[in-house]
Amino acid sequence: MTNYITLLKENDLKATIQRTSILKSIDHAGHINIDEIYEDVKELYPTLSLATIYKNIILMQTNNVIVEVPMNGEKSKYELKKDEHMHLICQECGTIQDTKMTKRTQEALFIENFKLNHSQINLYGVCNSCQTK
Amino acid sequence: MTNYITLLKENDLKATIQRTSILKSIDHAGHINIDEIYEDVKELYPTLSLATIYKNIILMQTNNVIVEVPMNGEKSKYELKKDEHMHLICQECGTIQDTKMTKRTQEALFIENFKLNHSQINLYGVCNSCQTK
DNA sequence: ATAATTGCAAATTTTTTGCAGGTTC
DNA sequence: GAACCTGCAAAAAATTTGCAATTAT
Repeated sequence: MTNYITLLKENDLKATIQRTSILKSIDHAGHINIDEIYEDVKELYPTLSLATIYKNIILMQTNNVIVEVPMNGEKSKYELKKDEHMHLICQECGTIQDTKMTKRTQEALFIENFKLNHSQINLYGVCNSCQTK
Repeated sequence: MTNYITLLKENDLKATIQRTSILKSIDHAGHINIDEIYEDVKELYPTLSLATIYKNIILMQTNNVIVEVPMNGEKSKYELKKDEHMHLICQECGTIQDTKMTKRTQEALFIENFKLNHSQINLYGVCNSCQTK
């Protein structure tokens, strides 16, 4: 809990119970959409409103605490901001697994005449445990 | 025009004027969202409704004619289905440029224990012409 | 004490649906 | 001519807004 408070303050946001709850929900899930956050957070704070979640998701994005992960055919998910990584999205079970980008991958993304700032890589396929089923 | 008709029929869809218009709009723009398609298409067919666009975007996706390109912080865009490629998204001027994936890139995306079907790569940065401004 | 944040209800925007009339093959 | 598609209007879903009361620093 205290780490979410620090995370918020480091990024110029007041540490409200609503915000730490939202962060906790995102952190635990890894990748989660707004409705799921709402369901999650209502357990502990039944009065926490959807409007508050919307407002804070926007705010935390602009303050670099969380990152949007736009998804094909469904609502965007959100994750805590971390080092660049790729998403392995299992088309069978739906889980999203983070994978570090290797130096090799980074190099492979070099494009002439394009000043790369940030890359977003989603790989769709079948995860290990679904393969062995 | 005739090529859009063929494209539709090849994918088990009737060739209506609404569908060919939508395809033409997507094709010309390269990457375009629903509202922009609507604006576009209304020029020639003022009665073409937004509902029809929504219905057909879904249908054409399921029939593999077009592909959704989910975007960070804005509505999804759509493009004609083509070979796997990466998107170079310019953060200054907003243009989206397609880039072929090199063999090297493909190889770099190999991940152990994950059966890759399809990859989605968006690179955010500054395009050539914005750099030289 | 001050400025920012919350929750509610209402407004707005986006997307989906049902169906009568029209079109494609 | 059968099955499918369209456009409209209405419904449903998603997101944003305004504001009085509350909370963080």
